[in-house]
Amino acid sequence: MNESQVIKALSALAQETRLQIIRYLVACGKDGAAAGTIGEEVNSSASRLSFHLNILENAGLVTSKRVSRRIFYSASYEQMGGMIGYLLEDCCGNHPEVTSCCMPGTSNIS
Amino acid sequence: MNESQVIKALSALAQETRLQIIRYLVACGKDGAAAGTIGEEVNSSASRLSFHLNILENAGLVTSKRVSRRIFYSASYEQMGGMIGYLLEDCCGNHPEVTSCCMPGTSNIS
DNA sequence: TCAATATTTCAAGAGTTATTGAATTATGAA
DNA sequence: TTCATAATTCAATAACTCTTGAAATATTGA
Repeated sequence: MNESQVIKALSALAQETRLQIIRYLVACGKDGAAAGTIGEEVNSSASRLSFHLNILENAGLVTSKRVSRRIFYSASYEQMGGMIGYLLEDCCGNHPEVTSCCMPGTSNIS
Repeated sequence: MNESQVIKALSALAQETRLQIIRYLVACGKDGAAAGTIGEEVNSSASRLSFHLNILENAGLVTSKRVSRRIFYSASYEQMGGMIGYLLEDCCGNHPEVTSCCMPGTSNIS
């Protein structure tokens, strides 16, 4: 994951509705939830929801899959983990106080 | 750390210059670096740098301290850790594959 | 086929963010 | 005090983001 991908992911998460969506989808597990369900959960109109889901998908943070009339969205655990890993990268090793959340062996000492 | 603080921190990081600044400061350790030094590091004019440092400081991600003519900026490891913790919150427990970076015991199972 | 449901796309407008260069403030040295 | 250095503030502009409601597309069931 490179700098511009990380910026895209951070930008995507740095918005109230989208942060709520991601947290909801992460909690939903790998099957995710249909757009309509997510819209109810985060109190968003259809077009507004679609706009935000599109940004999350574009950032690689969610994936979608049509099932009959519905489109199910789910969190990309891989991308979430990748972004977090990038953020932790320079903390580990040098500054263990920041990265008490890092597993031994995961740190990328630069 | 609440939702709006996290959004502020994510927004602050979701910009090329500021992401570079934070990564540089994290690497600098707790004494940080003077504004001028940071500006050279990230190829930024003084006013542009000041604008971005102000946003990072406002988000609580850096702190500043004047030493004679210079102002030293350093990363706030506490705020970085807090933001990362919030992002990992709902991943842990439910979805261990996302949080291979989490230390056992750090997870906030909701 | 026609109507209903689920979702996306589009265009307009309001608000926010980033960049630039010039002016300003603060500090220290000659 | 005067000059130089270090950094911030300001105003203008350009670019981007979010919201809204209306229209369009896709799918299914009667």
